[in-house]
Amino acid sequence: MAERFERIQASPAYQLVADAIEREILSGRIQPGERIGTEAALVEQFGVNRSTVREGIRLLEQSGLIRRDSSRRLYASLPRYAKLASRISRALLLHEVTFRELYETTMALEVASVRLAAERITPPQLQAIADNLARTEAALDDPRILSELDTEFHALIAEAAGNRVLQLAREPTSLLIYPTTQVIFEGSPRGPSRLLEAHSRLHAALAARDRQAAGVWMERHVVDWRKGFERAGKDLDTPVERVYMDHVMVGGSRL
Amino acid sequence: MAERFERIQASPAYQLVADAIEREILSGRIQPGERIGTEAALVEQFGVNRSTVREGIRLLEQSGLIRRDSSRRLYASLPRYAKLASRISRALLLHEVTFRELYETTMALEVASVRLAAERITPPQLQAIADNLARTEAALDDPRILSELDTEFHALIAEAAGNRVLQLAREPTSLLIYPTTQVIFEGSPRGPSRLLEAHSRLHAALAARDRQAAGVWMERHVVDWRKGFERAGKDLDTPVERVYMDHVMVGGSRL
DNA sequence: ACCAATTTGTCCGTATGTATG
DNA sequence: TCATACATACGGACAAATTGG
Repeated sequence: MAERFERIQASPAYQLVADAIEREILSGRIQPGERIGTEAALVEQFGVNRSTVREGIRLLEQSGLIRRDSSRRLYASLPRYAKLASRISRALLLHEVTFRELYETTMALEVASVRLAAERITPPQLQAIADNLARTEAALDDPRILSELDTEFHALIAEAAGNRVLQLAREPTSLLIYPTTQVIFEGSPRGPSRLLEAHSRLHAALAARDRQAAGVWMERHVVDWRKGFERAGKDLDTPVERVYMDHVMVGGSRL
Repeated sequence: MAERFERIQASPAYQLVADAIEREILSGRIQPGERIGTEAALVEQFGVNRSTVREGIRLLEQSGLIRRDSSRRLYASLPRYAKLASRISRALLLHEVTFRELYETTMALEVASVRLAAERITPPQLQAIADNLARTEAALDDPRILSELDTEFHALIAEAAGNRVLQLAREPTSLLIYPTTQVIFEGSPRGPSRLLEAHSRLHAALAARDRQAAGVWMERHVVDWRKGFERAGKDLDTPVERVYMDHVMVGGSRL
């Protein structure tokens, strides 16, 4: 007999519950910050069992559309960038992307960020970068701190770019690539001073609102990362190791 | 009395169950494709009630680390890019990002993609783009189809770039920005032919493996989008409307 | 193609700890 | 302080679907 109809596959009730609540939030009928009804109320509305409602809620909880406050009550909320970014990082790790892929993407996003930042940076943001620079100068002999300051430096620039889409796009890559600077610097005497010079030049370009110079120096800076990476005996075409997993949060706590 | 200890906040049992399973997958002790134990087995191992186990599983199900096959059994799996991308798109929508933010990010990512594609594109990929071009030429008077072909065109280039990180980075933005071409073309007689010319030039540059030309034409092409957008009477600084939500999947099915 | 065992989906009732007013 | 509401967690039960002989 010919196949006349495609298979009907009814989703489980808990999935339907989750979809229904999700739709309410996405459509704006439930505003972020607004309380989701109590479980008892949802049981009433959906006409399903308590357990089913709870499974549906758990389904949404992970996505960030729903959050529990201290009292365990459920509220609709906006997914946080940090959480999204760490999920993406994890996915990239699991897919075993290579450092080359991170490198190329970082190049595009960091250069774009700093060029925008040169146009839009505010005095307080410039000051924050100057602070970072000072702390970097004081930590030239500590690769671990240096690596953290480097991550912060680029995050500050991304913030100054005033573009949340760009900011979110660069975050996952940043989480994976900047921790490597620690390893690079541990075997490279000239590395830290080169980093400091690049950061100083970038700060100067931003202060001068010089889009062009900022872009050029960022490009050099990212190329420098690659050279250091290769000089440290590493291959760009190897997948990012799971070692860097501990920079990625799991369920609210580090692994 | 002085505060000697900070507050201990135990996570709910279902959260601990989810974290435990997640750790097994992230650490590689459970390989993608491998079955997660049956609920009964997990009840045994964790020493909690089955409802609790089920809530923990639901928590993971949404993240893409766990998937149900047709038989409803649970397998570990790699998070799919498409699912991640649509989640990010949704988050961007909820945060009410502006078209300007999308525009700037698209510019950076599409130019970077096409430059890499010019170096790496394979003959079959080039052929796929040629096919797309032919279909575009045949659909110049249908804005809806044109918009879909435009999205496909850029996705093909991203694929040819051979960089999964870049591919994932551009996808969420693409999901939000390309549907607008439909609206733009509906009131713009010269729009479709300009799109066709840009796509043709890009194809030629890729065929010639001309990195430089490819980048330049892509830049013009993206700028063209902005001009069309503004000519259609729209403001770059308005948030992306929820209208585009229906390009974003919810729970496996469209809204 | 049939049957038995397994597994998931769903429901019911109850107990407990905690936050809120 | 106390009472109430609510989320968490447990135990047991049954139907439906799937698996594997």
